[in-house]
Amino acid sequence: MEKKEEKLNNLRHTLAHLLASAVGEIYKFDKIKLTLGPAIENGFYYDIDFGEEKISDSALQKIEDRMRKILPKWTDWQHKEISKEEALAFFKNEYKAELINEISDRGEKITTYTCGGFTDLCRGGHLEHPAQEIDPLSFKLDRVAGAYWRGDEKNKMLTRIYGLAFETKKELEAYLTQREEAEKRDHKKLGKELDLFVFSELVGSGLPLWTPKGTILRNLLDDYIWELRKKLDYMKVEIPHITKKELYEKSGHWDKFKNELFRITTREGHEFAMKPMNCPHHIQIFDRKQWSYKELPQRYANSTTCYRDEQTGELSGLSRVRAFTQDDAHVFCRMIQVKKELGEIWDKVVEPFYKSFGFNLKLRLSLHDPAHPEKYLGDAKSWEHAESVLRELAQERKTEFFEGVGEAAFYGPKLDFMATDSLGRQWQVATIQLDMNQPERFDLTCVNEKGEKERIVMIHAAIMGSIDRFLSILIEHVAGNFPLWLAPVQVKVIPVRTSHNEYAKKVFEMLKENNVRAEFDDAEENLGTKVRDAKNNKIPYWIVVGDKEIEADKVTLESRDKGQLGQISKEEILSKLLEEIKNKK
RNA sequence: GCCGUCGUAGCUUAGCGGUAAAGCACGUCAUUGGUAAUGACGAGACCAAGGGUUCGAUCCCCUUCGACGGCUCCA
Repeated sequence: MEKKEEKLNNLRHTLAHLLASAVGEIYKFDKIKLTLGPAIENGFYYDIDFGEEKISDSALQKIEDRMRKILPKWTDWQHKEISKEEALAFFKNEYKAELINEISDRGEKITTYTCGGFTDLCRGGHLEHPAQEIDPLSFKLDRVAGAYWRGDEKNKMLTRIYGLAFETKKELEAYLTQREEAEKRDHKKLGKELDLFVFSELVGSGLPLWTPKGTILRNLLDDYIWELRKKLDYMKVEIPHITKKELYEKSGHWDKFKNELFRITTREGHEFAMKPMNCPHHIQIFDRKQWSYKELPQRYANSTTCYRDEQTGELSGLSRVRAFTQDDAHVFCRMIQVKKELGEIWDKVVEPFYKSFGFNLKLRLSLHDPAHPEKYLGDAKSWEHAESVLRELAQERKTEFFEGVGEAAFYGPKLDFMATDSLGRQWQVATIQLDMNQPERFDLTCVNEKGEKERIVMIHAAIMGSIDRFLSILIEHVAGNFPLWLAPVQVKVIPVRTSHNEYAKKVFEMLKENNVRAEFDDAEENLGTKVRDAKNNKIPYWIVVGDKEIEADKVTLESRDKGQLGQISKEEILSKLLEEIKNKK
């Protein structure tokens, strides 16, 4: 297995060389500057400075053809170790020079590899005989993209050419098929087809508008979270969406995130901001009075919209927006209560919620990066303490977890839950954060057993994170086939002929009266059209009423997932549906 | 923000330097149909917006807005 992976990596790395060579031949080696090109997941890329030349997708076919043309000449490699001076003289390109100097500074050897007459700076890791070992149909150039030199936006933007590569043509095709499948269930596409949300150019980019059907989904999900939280004695609170600048100056957000704040200047010249998060507001609610330790924890829940001025190029469907609704909650408690609180949120809210959709959860312990203390509030000691509490909790569980250095929030470490969806993709979803810094800044206390003021801590806990983003993940996870309890339309009642309308209407009314979200399709269309329509809309169940049904005083029930379920009495259908809804199946 | 691709009816797309076409959806009429599409007729788009080149632009050029794929970012 490991060997196979190494071989695949070498294949992809070799193809990066071949790509660079082909590009050099077409665009002339002295007109362009090659930089670097590694193997990546599913393929490889090469970053190239094309100078004045503009490269677009249309050039890919030509380059790909050239790669295939020169591949037979790539029979074997010549490997050479050279001095720094030789290397600098040979490559004559500032990007390579930067790399050469770094290699030399690290005291490593500078090596070049040559194949088919093309020499590149490289530490090795290729297929030994490319011409024999590479199936010319197992790779494909994918797309052109911009990429900053060394990933730093202050640097020049290079042209990155991405390629896909596998050991066989069949594997490449399988990958492309899988990608097409993923595209079919893209939430942006399904959101339109299933009529869940829209964007308006007039409203602005990154600002989703939710349709009646989409709103049903949002509300049901939010209700579900509340149902779980209610058992843990949370209380709902409500806050305004704008606030004075001073609140964020005190919380520390103004300084760290002023570029991402939507700002408003009042007619009297005061500066306000749209809220980018809710903690400072909730802190003000907590801080309204003096608390006894007996009254803690105070647990405030609030699903509310936050606003962040993201760069336009980052926006994407519902995954990254400028206005998103957080299912937010803050727990104000004593340090000694933290572990129990965290454990309960984990066990009684996060786990059951994600499990019910069939997501597998992995935990990331998100820690601060000691190399960049300027990114965080508070001192090293309190960070270490907070992190040790979270680590302890994670270790006590059987859940698989890994540590993410530098992934912490600026005010504290986090437990970030990663969900794996039905296509095997990982998404960050729930986040539980321990915060010792904002209570410090706002001087939050309770009166303890000794009658002294004791500093408290706060826990931030968003389960879906953002309802919008969670829905984008859920839509793709279930491919638009929402479970019955969540489906905007749960049942469609279809009369075969208009003469069956009356009986069908009664069935529909019965469902409606029992709070089943039913739709009555009395359009003068044929049965096939109506069934097709139900399937296209991914409605979980539909009921067909015709002569046979009326005669038997039963109706035919069909399921999106299980097919024909035969003739059943109205009462049986109702109890079956209600049961399934109740169990969130 | 940066690099690349792109923006034609509600949706999916065709098209061309001489002011636009199709399918689905929609409306009217006929069809009373048992599981993926009955027929006829009709309405619907100043071709994202604003400039420019041209006798003339949806088509060529520029700017802006918006979408997508990357890069950077993601409290």
